[in-house]
Formats: sequence, C-alpha cells, structure tokens
Amino acid sequence: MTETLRSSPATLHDVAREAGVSLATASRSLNGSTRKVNEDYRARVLAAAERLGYVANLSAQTIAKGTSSTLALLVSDIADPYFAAIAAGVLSGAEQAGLITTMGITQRSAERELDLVKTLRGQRPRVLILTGSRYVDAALDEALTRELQAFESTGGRVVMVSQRSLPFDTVQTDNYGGARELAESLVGQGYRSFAALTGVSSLMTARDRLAGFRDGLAAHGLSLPDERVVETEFTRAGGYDGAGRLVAGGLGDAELLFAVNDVMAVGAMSRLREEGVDVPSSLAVAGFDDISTARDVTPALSTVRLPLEQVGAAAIELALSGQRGDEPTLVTLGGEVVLRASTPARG
Amino acid sequence: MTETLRSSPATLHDVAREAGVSLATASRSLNGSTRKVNEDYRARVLAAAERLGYVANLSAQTIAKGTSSTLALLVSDIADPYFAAIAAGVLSGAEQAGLITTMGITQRSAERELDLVKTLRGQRPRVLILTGSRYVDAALDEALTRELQAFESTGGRVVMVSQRSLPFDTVQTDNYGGARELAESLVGQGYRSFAALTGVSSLMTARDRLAGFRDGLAAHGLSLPDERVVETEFTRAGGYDGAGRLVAGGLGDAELLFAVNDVMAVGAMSRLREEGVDVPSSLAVAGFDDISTARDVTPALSTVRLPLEQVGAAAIELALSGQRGDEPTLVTLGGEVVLRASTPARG
DNA sequence: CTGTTAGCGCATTCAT
DNA sequence: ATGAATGCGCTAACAG
Repeated sequence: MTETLRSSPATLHDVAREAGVSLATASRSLNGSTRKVNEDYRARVLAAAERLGYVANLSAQTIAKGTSSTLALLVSDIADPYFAAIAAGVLSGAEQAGLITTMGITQRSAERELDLVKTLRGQRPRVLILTGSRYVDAALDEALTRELQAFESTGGRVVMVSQRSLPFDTVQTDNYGGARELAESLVGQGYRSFAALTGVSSLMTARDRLAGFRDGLAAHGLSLPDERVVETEFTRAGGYDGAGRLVAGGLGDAELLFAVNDVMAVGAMSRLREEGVDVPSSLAVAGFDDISTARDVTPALSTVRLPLEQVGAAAIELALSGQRGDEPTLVTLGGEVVLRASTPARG
Repeated sequence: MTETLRSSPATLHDVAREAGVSLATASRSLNGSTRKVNEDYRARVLAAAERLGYVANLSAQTIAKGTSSTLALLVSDIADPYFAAIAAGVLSGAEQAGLITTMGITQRSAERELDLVKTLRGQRPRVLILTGSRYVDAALDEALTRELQAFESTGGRVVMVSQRSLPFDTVQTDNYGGARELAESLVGQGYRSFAALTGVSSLMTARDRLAGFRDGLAAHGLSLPDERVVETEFTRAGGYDGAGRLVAGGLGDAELLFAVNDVMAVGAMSRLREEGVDVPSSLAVAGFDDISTARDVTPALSTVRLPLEQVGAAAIELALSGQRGDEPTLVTLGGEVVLRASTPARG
C-alpha cells in the first residue's frame, strides 16, 4: 500500500484517517489560516501528508472557498520577444502574489481572443490580463467588452496591456512620447531629412509612433514627407519589402529611415545591404522596441527601449492593488532613447 | 436584475431556474455528453445561459468529473527564445486538444522547479511537461523523480523536454548529431583548425554539442585542442567574455570558432569585432539553435536549426497518445545545418 | 482546541 | 427524456 501503488491521488480524508484526526484538523494543519491546532496533531498530520504524497486539490479549494488563486494571461504570440518579455513580467509578478497563471494565445485574432476569454473565465480567475494591439472589428470589440464587464461585475479584475481603447484599466507604453524623443535626438545628431516604414494604419501602435516621430520633427521645424512614408507589414518581412519599395521609389535626399519597430528596421537593413545602400553612411536607420537583436546587428541599431518586463509587473500590480474605480486607470510607462552606431552624429 | 449587477457569477442552478428546468437538464444541455434532451428544453436552457452570462465553473466540473482539462508547463525562462518557441508549440498543441495550460517559470533553479511541480500538481493536471536542462543536484533530482512518479501513479502523464536523464517519457533534440553534422559540413567547407566556446560542463546540452562537434572532426582525422576550448556561461555575456579570453590566450592557427549556442556566438562576434578580429576572414564563427538573430547579424551566422515548435508539439502528442509503457519513450528530433556567411568556403 | 456538519458548483447515478 | 438525490474534495461555520 505504498504511495506509488495508489491509482488516485490521496485526499484530505485519507490524510486525516492516516493521522487519526478529523478532516477539519487535517485541513487546518495543512492549509488553515492561522495556527489553531495542537503542535502534536499538526506534526502527525504533516507526517501523514508527506507519507501519502498528499497535495491539496486546488479545484476543490477553489470551490469551497469561492475564490481561486489563478490569473489568466492572453498574449498574441508567445514566440514574439515583445510578448515573451511582457509575459515574463506577468508570470514572475503572479508568482510573487501566489497566483498560478494560465495562458492563452490569441494568434492576433479577435475571434480567438473572445473565445479564450470565455474559456478562461471558466477558471474563475482573479485577474484577466489581455495583451496585444486592439483590433478594429467593432462588433467583436463590443462582445469582448460585454464579456469583460460581466467578468468584472462578478469580482474579477481585467487589465489591458496595449493602447487604451476599451473601458478597462490599462498599462501602456508611451509610444508617442518615445518616438517623439527619438526624433528629437536624431535631429540633435544632425539629421534633417527623413523617411519612414510604418505598419498598417489600423494598428494604433504604428500610428502613435509615427505621430510622435512627426511631432518630434515638427518641434524643430522639420517634417516627414508623405511620399517617403511606406506602409507595410509589422514584421521583418514587411521591413524588408518596405525598404525595397523605398529604394525603388528613390531615396532622394533622405538621410535617415525610421521604422516603427525593430524587426522592421532589421528587415530593412538587410534589404538595404542587398540593394547596395550603405548603413549608416548612405542612410541611417532607427527602430523602436530595443529587441535583443538590435545591438547585435551591424551597425548596431538605434532605437527606443521599452521596459517590457515592467509592463507585465505593472499590470499585475494594477490588478491586485486596490479596487477598480469608476474611471479606468491608465498607467503609462515611458521608453528610453538608445542611440547606437546606425545613427552616428552627422557633420 | 441585469447581468452586470450581479455580484457573483451565475451558477448552473441559476440557469436551471431561469429556464424552468431541473439542474440535471441544464447540465445535460450545456455540457452533457450526448444529446439526450428535448430540443425545446435545450433551446430554453441555452437562451437562459446566454441571458445570464453563464460560464461553467471549471473547478466544479473538475471536482465532479474527477478529471481536469489542464496541462501544466514548466520552462526555465519564457523570455528566452528557445523556451518561447517550445512553449508556443506546446500551447497550440494543448489548445487543439482542448486543454488549458498553466505555466510556471523555474528560473533555472532546481528548487523552484520542485516547488512548482508540487504547486501545479494541486491543479490535478492531466499532463505535466518539464522543459529545460537537467541539473546536477542528485538529492533534488531524486525528490523531483519521486514527486513525478507519484503524479504518474495517480494517472498523470509527465513528459520531459531535454536530455534523457530521468525515467520519464522525453522529447529531445539531437544535440550530438547536429553538432557532429555541423562539424562535418565545416570540414567540407575547408576548415581544418578549430576553437570552441562551451557552457559549464554540468550542462548536458553543452556537453553533447561539444562531443558531437569533436566526433565530427574526428571522423575526418581532425581534432579540437583542449587549450582552444573555453568554458564560459551559456549566455551572450558568456560568449563575449569567452571570446575575449580566447583572443588574450592567442588564437594560434584557429580558423573557426564553434560556440555551443547562438547567443554565445553572437556575443563572441561582438567581442571579436571589438578586438579587431575580422569575422569571417580572420576567424569564422558557427553557433547552434538558429535563433532569429542569427540571420540578422553581420556576417549572418552559420548554425544548426532546431525544430523547436515541433518539440513542443511532440511533447503533447507523446503525453496524449496511448499509455505510458514500462519503459519510458524517447523521441529525438534532428536538427538541420544552416551554412551562412560567417563560415564561407575556404580556398 | 477539536470534531461534525453543511454547503461550494457541477456531473451523474437512480428513479420516474 | 426528465427530475431528485448523491458525491467529488475541501473549507467554514457550528457545536462540543
């Protein structure tokens, strides 16, 4: 009758019997709030639990207590370093808070996101964190909002990590401000003429960064001519293609190319090299995000570093601390301009 | 009495009452196995559930059925692209199988790993997947083995993703074979004299790759002199430092530097550039893993591509298909040598 | 301080 | 085909 021969997990009942105490005493010894149990009994219970390999059934505890110790996290794509970094922050924060986290991948699909929210609500998590750019489907957005509000109305907390577009607490990075600062730094480096690679305009992230960059230039009386802005995909391949289109259309007097994220910038650099456009002497390049590749490309890429792990941590903090007010809270984390070899100072 | 005013989630009981049917009928309509309920009633139940925003309580279902629909995944560090890729494979596989996955981060600590296993066992997951290199602490390993065996003896399935060292089903990548093939390819490119950067010898991954590389050279009558093998950390910083030590010690006639993983190779390239050692003309460099940065560095890095997402998928498949036999199953996924500009053909 | 008992939300026998 | 009743593993009153 050793532990390894059982075919179903030991229950609290088993432990109580093995220790010769009541169910309640066993419960109190193992998980009970404050010690209110004879040290002698307690030891016997612990020993019995150890002997039986007992592990409390979390589902049962959740049911009995009426509150779970779970956090649900939704990300677009965990293999994307951007989300991976945020997830890392969330996971470590959750663990510190004693929460187990369950994760779902939306694959950048609003339908899947909605489905996952429904599924994960079944867990009765204490917190639901949604990460990733919002979509533009109004119907789906509305359905999602309803679902999330229902969740909140039953005691759950939802935190969005992205742009503030739905009426929930959200943590965002300062895309506009970071891009604006980047532009100003670049002007400080002596650049005067610019081109840009941006994502589809429905992506708020892309829009905000481009707007910030533009305004940063405008502050110095400079501008980004529309014909030098190419809209492409938010990926490495998009950057590669976009750079090709830019070159084909003629670089003109452009001195610096701003890509709204690093992977696009890296793709662009690759294409520029193939096209025989030297970076940075013929065209400087700057990105946004500071992915780890940024410092390893040649020349190393100037960019804006986002405190991604902190974003995850902030999301947890927001979710766990205090009550949800009437007005959703908005936490904005600033980026930091990092100038590297891809944008050297100009004569 | 609209849904948003409730302060606790609707229960099946609420739905039954709202629909004017019994609890059992409601249950059968919403989650019951095969349709055995009048279409009329069924519709009423579904409508009531919709109206109330009812979502089945997963914990309650788990308790009632005695089996959960959860999978637990442990990774060392989710921000590491290696684990992120595997996690992506696991998550998508789990979802296809209708499993919710909960995740834990071990931070490469054997203690934390053991703690997490205990905690996650509380969820009564159907499957437990452990990812990451095994450690060398015998006591901890034994405790972990016991815990995992207890889990298996109560119906759970465990799959290890890493080297085969514990007596459980495992999915591994062919580190030895990949490195061996890489070495042979490099010899084919005309390289004859080598140096290497390896991780601490307790890391089996590092050991296997180095052994494979050595044997690949040996197959052609070549070898890797011990004084040209520097042991350093398994990280970018480790590669950076290691390359520095190598240069300081004198490169001798070394033509190619093999780093046991890509991040180390990238760190090394960075250091070599700083030291004025041109890559590849003075020293070629090759890595292992094919992280996305590999093709973006200059020169692009030769390496061995590992089918990481497939590894995750294979782990799930192994866990879900068939019974655990007496002997643990071992699945090995091969890598693929990818030659790039960092190791051009030599005269 | 300890033991008894009544739920928690749901699935599932067992009758009907 | 439907409903009433039992139990899953556990916590939290409630008595003793």
